[in-house]
Amino acid sequence: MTAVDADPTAVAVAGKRERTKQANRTAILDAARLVFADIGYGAASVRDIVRGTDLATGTFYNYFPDKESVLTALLDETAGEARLRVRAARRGGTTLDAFVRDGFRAYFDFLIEDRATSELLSRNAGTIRALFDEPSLVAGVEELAEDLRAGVEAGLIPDHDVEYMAASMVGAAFEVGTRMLASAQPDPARATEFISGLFIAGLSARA
Amino acid sequence: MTAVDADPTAVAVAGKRERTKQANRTAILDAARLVFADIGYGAASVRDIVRGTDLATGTFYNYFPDKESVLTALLDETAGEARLRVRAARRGGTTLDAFVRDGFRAYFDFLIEDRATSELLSRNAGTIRALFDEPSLVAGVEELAEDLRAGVEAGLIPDHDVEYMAASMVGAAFEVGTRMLASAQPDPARATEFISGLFIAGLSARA
DNA sequence: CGCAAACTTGACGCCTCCGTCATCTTCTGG
DNA sequence: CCAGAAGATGACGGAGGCGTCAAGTTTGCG
Repeated sequence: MTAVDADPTAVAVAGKRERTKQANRTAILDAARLVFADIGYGAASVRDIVRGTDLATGTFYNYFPDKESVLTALLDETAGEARLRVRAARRGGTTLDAFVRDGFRAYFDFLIEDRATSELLSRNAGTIRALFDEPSLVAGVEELAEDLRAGVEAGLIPDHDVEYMAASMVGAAFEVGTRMLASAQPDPARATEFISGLFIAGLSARA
Repeated sequence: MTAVDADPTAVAVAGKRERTKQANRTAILDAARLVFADIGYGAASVRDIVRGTDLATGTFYNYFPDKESVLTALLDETAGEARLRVRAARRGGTTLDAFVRDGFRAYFDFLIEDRATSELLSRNAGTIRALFDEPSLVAGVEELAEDLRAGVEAGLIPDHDVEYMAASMVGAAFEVGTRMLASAQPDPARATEFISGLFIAGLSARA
C-alpha cells in the first residue's frame, strides 16, 4: 500500500478508488483463505478474517454480506481455475494413458503451486460438500464423470461404472496429493507416475 | 427412561446411579455425533450438543471437560471399532486378492451399518486430521501402510511405494463409499467388486 | 480549490456461548 | 425410613460475535 504509492510517476492504471477496492477485496480473500485453512470454515468468524487484514469490521460488509459468500468467492475464483486446468489437461489426451496421466499431473502441479488453496480445500472438503451441492474441486467429481462417460463412448476408456471410476480417481488423487505435499520435497512426477500406473492398469482390466 | 423404570420386577443390573450415568454419557455422545455430522465440528457449540439432549448445561461438564473431548471419545469408541474390524478382515487374507477384497468389504459394510458415524467422519475428516496427528479412520492410513509393508515383505503384495498405496486405497475407498451411501440401495458387494478389481489389477502391474 | 459522492471506521445494541457454582433433587447404605 | 453423598440444574458474569450506522476521511471532478 505504501510502497506502491511511493513512485509518483506510476500512472494510476485505474482510479485510486478502483485500485483500493481491488486491494481490499483481495486482502479479505487472502486472509479468509488462511483462516479457513487454519481453523476451518466452521470455527472461523468474520472477525477472524478481518483481523488478518488492516481493515475495520464495517468494511468487510462493504465487500461481502457474510462468511459464506467469502468461501463461495474463494472457491469460484481460485479452485475454479484449478478445475479448469485439470479438465483442459485431461481433454488434451487422445489415449487412456494421456487422459489419466495428464489429468493427474495437472492436479498435482496445482497443489504445489497454490498450497494455500490446497490446504483450504483439504481442510474444508467435508464442509464444502455439505454446504453446496454443486461446486468446487470436491464436486469436480461430476466433471470427471462426464469426461469419463465421453471417453467410454468413444471407446477410449474401458466400460466400468463411471461414477465409481470418477470417485476412486478423485479420492485417490486427493489422498495421494496430501501425502505428496507432506513430504519435504514434493515430487509431482513421482506421484503422477504411481497413480497413473495404478489406474491405467486397474481400469484396463476387463469389466 | 420412563419405560425402563415401568417394570418393577426389573432388577437393577447396576445401581440406578450407575445406569443413569451411562445413559447420560451415551445421550451426550449420540447428540454430539448428530450435531457434528450435521453442522460440522467447528461450527458446533457445547450448547448445540446439550440441546440434543434433555440434560442441563451444567450436566454436560460432569461428563466431558469440553467439545474436543467429546469428539475424542466418539472417535475412540465408535470409529476405533471400525478400524479394528477393517484391519482384522484384511489380516485374515493370505493372498493379495483376499487382503484387498476383505478389507474393502469390511469398510463398506461398516459404512452401511453405522451411517451416523460415517457421516460424522466424512463431514469432519479435514478437521479430525488437523486436530489430532494420530487417530481415527482418516489416519487409519498409517495402519494400512503398516499392513502393506508387512505384505510386501512377505511377497504377498507387489513392491510399490507403500505410503502411496495406502493413501490411494483409503482415498478411493472413502470417495467410493460416499458415492455408495448416496445411492438409494447401497450395494457394498458392487462397491467392493469395483474397487477390488481396480486395485488388484492396478497393483499387480510391475513397479 | 472546494464540494459532493464514495468509502472507511469503530462503537453500539443485541445475542449466544463459555464454564462455574449455589441450590435443589435423587439415590443408597445403614 | 432417614441422613448424607452423588449428581442435576440453570442462572450468572464475562467474553466475544453479529450486522448496523453516524461520523469522519479520501477521492474525483468541475
